[in-house]
Amino acid sequence: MPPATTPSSPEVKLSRPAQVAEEIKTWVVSQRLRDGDRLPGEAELIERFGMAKGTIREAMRILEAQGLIRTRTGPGGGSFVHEVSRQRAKALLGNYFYFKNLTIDDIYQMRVALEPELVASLAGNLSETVLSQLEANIAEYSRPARTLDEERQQHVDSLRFHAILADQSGNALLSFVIDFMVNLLSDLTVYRKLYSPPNIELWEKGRDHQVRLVAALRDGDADGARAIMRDHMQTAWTLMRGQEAEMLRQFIPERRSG
Amino acid sequence: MPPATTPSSPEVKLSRPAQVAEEIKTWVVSQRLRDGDRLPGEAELIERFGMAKGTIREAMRILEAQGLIRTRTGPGGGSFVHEVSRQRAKALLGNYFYFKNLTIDDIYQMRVALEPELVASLAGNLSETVLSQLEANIAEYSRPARTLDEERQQHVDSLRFHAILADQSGNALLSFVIDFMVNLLSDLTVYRKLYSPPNIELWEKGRDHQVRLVAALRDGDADGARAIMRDHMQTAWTLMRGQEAEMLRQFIPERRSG
DNA sequence: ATCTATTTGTACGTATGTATT
DNA sequence: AAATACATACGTACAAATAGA
Repeated sequence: MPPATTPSSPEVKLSRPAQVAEEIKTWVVSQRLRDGDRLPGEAELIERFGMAKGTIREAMRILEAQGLIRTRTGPGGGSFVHEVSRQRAKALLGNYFYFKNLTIDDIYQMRVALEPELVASLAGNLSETVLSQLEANIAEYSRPARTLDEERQQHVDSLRFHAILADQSGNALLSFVIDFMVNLLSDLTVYRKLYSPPNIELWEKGRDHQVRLVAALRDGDADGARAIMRDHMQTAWTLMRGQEAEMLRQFIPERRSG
Repeated sequence: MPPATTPSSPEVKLSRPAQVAEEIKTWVVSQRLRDGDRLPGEAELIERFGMAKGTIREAMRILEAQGLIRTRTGPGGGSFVHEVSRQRAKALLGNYFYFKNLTIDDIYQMRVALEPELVASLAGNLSETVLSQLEANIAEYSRPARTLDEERQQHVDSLRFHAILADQSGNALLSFVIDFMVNLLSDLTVYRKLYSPPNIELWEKGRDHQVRLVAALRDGDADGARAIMRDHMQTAWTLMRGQEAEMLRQFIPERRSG
């Protein structure tokens, strides 16, 4: 399950359970084990590695934390190889960026480069099911919000539009990165309260983009879709940047007290 | 340390140590603990959570596996908050894509969209140190390789050129994604033996691109740098695609036996 | 529905390693 | 060099969960 991720050597010194976890990983790969396959039970691992129960268990927890195995109790239970879920992968990567203080600009520099390409490659390849799903999604935020909570929800929904598109790409890498960015923005939106459009005009323009985008996708107009998305990203960027500035005017940024 | 990564609710049911790990995470965040800060010792955690040593230890291993803490023995030892390293993040994300069977096309669709933007934003902002580092890197593969092993090394080195560039971006997201793709390609190169250029002409053209790119970066010519990188990516794409086809002609793909 | 076998999960007590003072 | 403070490892006993008879 681990692709022998390049040089895992410079990683200083691993704890014993971590070593065991690595050994199990390579063993699993060497055995060509696949998604649902069962690993040896605790007892057998204890014997095979000549180590104590606790140590083995800690090793299994490491693999579990990485999303590589699932464990069940009972007869026929044990640990099973598990394909790392997208959800898990996003969470793990999120931990990395938690320390990085990403800005709106960072995220949008990426989005403006990627999303237009995404929709260009999608044009004409979407099922009617998905297309109407997109339209249904747009409908969610077509009426003005009544409450602040509804407003927040609408903002998150309008981001979901992009997650739906990302999900349709046959390119797992592109798909993941876009989906991840949508998550980042959702978190930012909720956490930093970046909703309540300061510029209604831009917000409505963004919605219009989405409507026109779906039309272009349905028509198989790749260049049109790309152009619309490019515009859309620019609009959203401006909108969010306005938000960020607005925030700074309202609150003194809460830095660490000590 | 965890940004309360959106809804972690749909994740079915967590094992007890995983629950504890989550609780500790949120506690750490609520306490505003930073990079080197010390967590409570084993004994104290055992008391605070009213759980056995093993359970606590497994929880710590989970956090360690995610790269969020480091543990040291000895007096003054214990567990400490640790900023997730880029290396670790790449490895964890690599596990996700291990199951996904990425193609050369998938990766290059991304690279062609991102790397030109990267160099455009870098033009004129690189120190002379970095610029000569880039030139030194190019020198590594400017002489024809003598052995097959040298050839492989040159291929990996030529990828490192991009990692150096990625490292210079102030955009942590862009930087990470490009670096990650470089890793993917390095792994692919080594694992699938995608070196030994089938097309010397293209290989040399790629090297020429890099030389001209450094010049443009030094001159602060953003548009020029972008254009060169775009060309470069197209060239590399073609080169690698040729490689992939060559591979398939030589080996029957080894699928799982049964 | 109950029992039984299987397999992981929890609990503790003890001993060993390791780094700081 | 010795004492100290901490994590690490081991082994056993028992508890909980689940599948199947």
